Amino acid sequence: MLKKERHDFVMRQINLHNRVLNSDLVQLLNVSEDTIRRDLQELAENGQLSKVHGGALSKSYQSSFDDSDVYAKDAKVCIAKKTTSLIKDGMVVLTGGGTSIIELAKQLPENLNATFFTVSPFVAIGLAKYAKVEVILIGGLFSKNSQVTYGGHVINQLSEINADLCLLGTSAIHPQNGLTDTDWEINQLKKAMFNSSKKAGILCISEKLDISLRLKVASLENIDYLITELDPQSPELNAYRVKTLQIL
Amino acid sequence: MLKKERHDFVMRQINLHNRVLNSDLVQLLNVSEDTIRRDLQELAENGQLSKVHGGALSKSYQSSFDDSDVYAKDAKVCIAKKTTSLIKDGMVVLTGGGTSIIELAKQLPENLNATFFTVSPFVAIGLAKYAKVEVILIGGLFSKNSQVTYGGHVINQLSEINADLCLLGTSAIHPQNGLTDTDWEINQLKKAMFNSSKKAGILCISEKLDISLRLKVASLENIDYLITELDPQSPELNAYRVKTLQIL
DNA sequence: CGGGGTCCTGCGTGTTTGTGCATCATTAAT
DNA sequence: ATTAATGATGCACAAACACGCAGGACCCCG
Repeated sequence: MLKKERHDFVMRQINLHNRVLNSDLVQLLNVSEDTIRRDLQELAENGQLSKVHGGALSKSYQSSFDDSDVYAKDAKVCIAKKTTSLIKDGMVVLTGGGTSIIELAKQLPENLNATFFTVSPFVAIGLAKYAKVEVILIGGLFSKNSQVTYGGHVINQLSEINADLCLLGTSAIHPQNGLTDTDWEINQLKKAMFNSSKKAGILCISEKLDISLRLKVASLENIDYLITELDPQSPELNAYRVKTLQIL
Repeated sequence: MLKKERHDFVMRQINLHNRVLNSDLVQLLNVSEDTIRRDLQELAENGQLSKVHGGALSKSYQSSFDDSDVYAKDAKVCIAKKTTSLIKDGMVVLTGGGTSIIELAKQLPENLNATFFTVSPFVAIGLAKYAKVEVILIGGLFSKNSQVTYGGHVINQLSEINADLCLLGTSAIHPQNGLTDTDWEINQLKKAMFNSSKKAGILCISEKLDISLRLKVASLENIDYLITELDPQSPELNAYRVKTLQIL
């Protein structure tokens, strides 16, 4: 194996997954850690990646942290991190789209071993970096607004799935009216996702609490977990304390 | 053994395997290391390969994952623009993934009215901006390497599709060996895509011409359009002038 | 025929580069 | 604070390299 080939291999991994662990590279390339470290060092000097303890990261990925929208972003990261505690090894998880879920896809533990079904291309792309996660993208018509697949074909496929946990972002949630939405197709889609899972969790930034829209997706009783960026004890959430609903 | 013969031999090896070790060449050609070194040096100066410590690598192989390659980017835009001329209103188009196709998705005419089936989430996302284009993302297992959906489920769905035009990027194309690839699953996928379309077009940056890989996808006869960034009349393309193949 | 030129090749020398190992320092995780 | 993982440094050895030189093949031309 030529040095240049190793370098190319590393860059391919970086472009694909935004990161490499140097322990992985040792195995994959069959060379000593020293060699890997020197390779990464050299690539870092050429500005092709940025080296960190234990591996290296893509430069672009690094800079993607300086989002101007730090505020909402923080909340979503917080929500995503809380949500990871619901996902255990071996689970089959079904997810929708939306920024909260996409953030979740970035925050999962490194060697999670699970199966994800998703209707969101963005989520699929995000999940691709986990070596032990099997990703199935559910195909169908692609919605220009919601950026997820939807329609009869998707619903058919969902009927064949039996997931352990369904995770959805939400447009609106309300103590009485439950989960609501404005788009009929997306509404149908979310209902089908509920039906295909044993349990359901809603990722919900606090702005969307106490809002009610035209179309009902599910009532609070059908939801098992509500994950917000707020403290689970906070008064804003009092109205949601239902027997079956766990708040975190 | 004449110098020219050695050079040809080396280039054949490079095209076949994307790499040569100079220790191998010493054995195979029965000459001294110095001679090999001088040969490789000469070929490198002619731009036919790129020499590295211990051997040499194919130029195209190099740049295939080097996204700092500005030329390649330009070329892909050029290819994408040429390709748009093949897509007419009302058509049903089936596309693969890869940077060329993703670029194509950005370059379509604004109010194109067509239906696109694709296995690439990136392409679906790119196509979402065209109001009159219906986008269907074909679902299935998501490949971490190729970033497209693949596998039996995808192939089943492809069998139900009858598209007017199939557009694929390519890993390698060769006058005799046709379209080839290295990954078996992707190979199967591409074959299925050919079978689901009346016509097929290959988007191919010139670096990937005259290269042959392990697995055959299709021969030139099965391809209807070859789109490169080169002038259709350029001598590099002479070998591809087959009755059924339109070059643009 | 034979000298002088060029080109190609292989060998010997010394130099540079790449790699792995041992040791010790540093960092992250609990 | 303790422990395990990771990193840095220096060293040794082998592989790859550059360079100069010499012998051989070939050609041109007198």
